[in-house]
Amino acid sequence: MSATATAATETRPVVTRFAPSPTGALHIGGARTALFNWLYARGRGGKFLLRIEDTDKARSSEANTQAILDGLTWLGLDWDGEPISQAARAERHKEVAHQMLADGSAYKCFSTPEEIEGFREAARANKTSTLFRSPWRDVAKADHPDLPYVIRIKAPRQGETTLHDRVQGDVTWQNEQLDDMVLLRSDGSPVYMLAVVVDDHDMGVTHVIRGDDHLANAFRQNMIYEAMGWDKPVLAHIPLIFGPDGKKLSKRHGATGAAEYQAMGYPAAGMRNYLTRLGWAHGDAEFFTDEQARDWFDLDGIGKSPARFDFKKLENLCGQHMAASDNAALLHELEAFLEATGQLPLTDAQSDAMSRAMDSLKERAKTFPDLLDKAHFLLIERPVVPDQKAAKALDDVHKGILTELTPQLQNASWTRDDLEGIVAALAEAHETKLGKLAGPLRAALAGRPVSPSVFDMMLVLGRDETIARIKDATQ
RNA sequence: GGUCCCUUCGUCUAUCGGUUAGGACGCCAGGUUUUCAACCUGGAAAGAGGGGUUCGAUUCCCCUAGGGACUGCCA
Repeated sequence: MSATATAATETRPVVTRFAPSPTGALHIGGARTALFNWLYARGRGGKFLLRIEDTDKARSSEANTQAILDGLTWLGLDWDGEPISQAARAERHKEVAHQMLADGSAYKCFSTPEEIEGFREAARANKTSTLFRSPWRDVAKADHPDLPYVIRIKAPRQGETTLHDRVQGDVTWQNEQLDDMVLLRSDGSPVYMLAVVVDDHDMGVTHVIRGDDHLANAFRQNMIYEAMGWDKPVLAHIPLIFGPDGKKLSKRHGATGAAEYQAMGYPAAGMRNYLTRLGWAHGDAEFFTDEQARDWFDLDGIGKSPARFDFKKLENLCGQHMAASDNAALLHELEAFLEATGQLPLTDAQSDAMSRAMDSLKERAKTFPDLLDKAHFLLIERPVVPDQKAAKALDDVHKGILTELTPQLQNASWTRDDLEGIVAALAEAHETKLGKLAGPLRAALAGRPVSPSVFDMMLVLGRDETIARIKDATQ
């Protein structure tokens, strides 16, 4: 049996999907899978669909579903149409199972869970295959007992199956390794393996891009496509993301959820760039826009080995994206960050000062908390209370010098050149350097030893506020 | 245990038989500088090991080692 994507699925308009199960938050690995699907569809004028795999009622929750949707929204990944609930489609899944039963590609199995578990235990003890071979596979209907049963697929037992995967290449399985997996449980409910195939088919999915933990499942799902005679989607199993230590990304690495990255204040554009680049490459391209990503993204560029998450590179890319962002857009994103993390919103005055300062602020920040920290000088109000190090810079000698500055500032034209000239001249008059004066001035204006350029601050603060802060500090 | 997948600088990766094995992050050194950051210049840094195939292998094949996934009436 050879199973390559059917020609029809190769030429139809692209339809991809992201199918998370709402048993937890949006994992960063899931976010990247969603991103790849989104990029692939959006770059080709196709559709990107969402399907919530909520058939495990005990572990699924509405809150998790919402959290996943929120995470995708934050990342800027928009989907087409309404998210589809897999649980709501149970009747359709059953219908397919019964059709397979009717045409002989599936059968009723009356073995009890206890019997099966007993078999598996024995198999493990004997180190033989744990693949369960149901004794009911070829029993005639007339000999069926009146007992609960599951519906199992009749897997081929000879030959081999080769699947062509756009990332993994050709992968071949011996059919004897395939098990007669359950399609419908004894309570009549459909199993995930069936639901996925039926839904993907009904939704018209042309490309299945998912984690490579599903690679083995692809062979099992392939049996259903074969039995139903359906067109097969193009397959692309992408490697998982590891933590910095090369182990599967887990809680002990810190942040695993997309929401945690949002809370840490990474800009979504930087996040998208980093995640896209993690496990995918387009020549030497490192920093790119969404538009470029959509143009360039292709399945061929995806690597086969798992990639480790590197916070340093994430930060670097985020810094570049912040610097490249439109000022107004960045301010909006900052306000959204404040709201999402439950912080006080900016006042009108702060927001106004922020937008005037944005050019210099955004060159220096990697995250939103970073941006806020650089903007500290304009978010505070008089009187500015200098911290310990700033206070040290404001000794009596320098206070005296700064006192001479205020009358000159009164008449300054308040351009950067003019201000720089005035301070430089003052320094010269006292036989010192600009650098020696910048410290105390910085302390007076920002109350900290670290801040943006003193001239940038003066420009943003304006004449009155600047002079007032210097007077406050020199009294 | 069985089946399948993976393996280039510390990290992300380029290379699609012939390169001084390239780029980026990080790191180190120097420069610029009003602090921090940014920026500029330079540097160290890689084909897991072993066999083949070939005139020639990082590239193709096999073995070993190491990592990972799957192996449910979970998804």
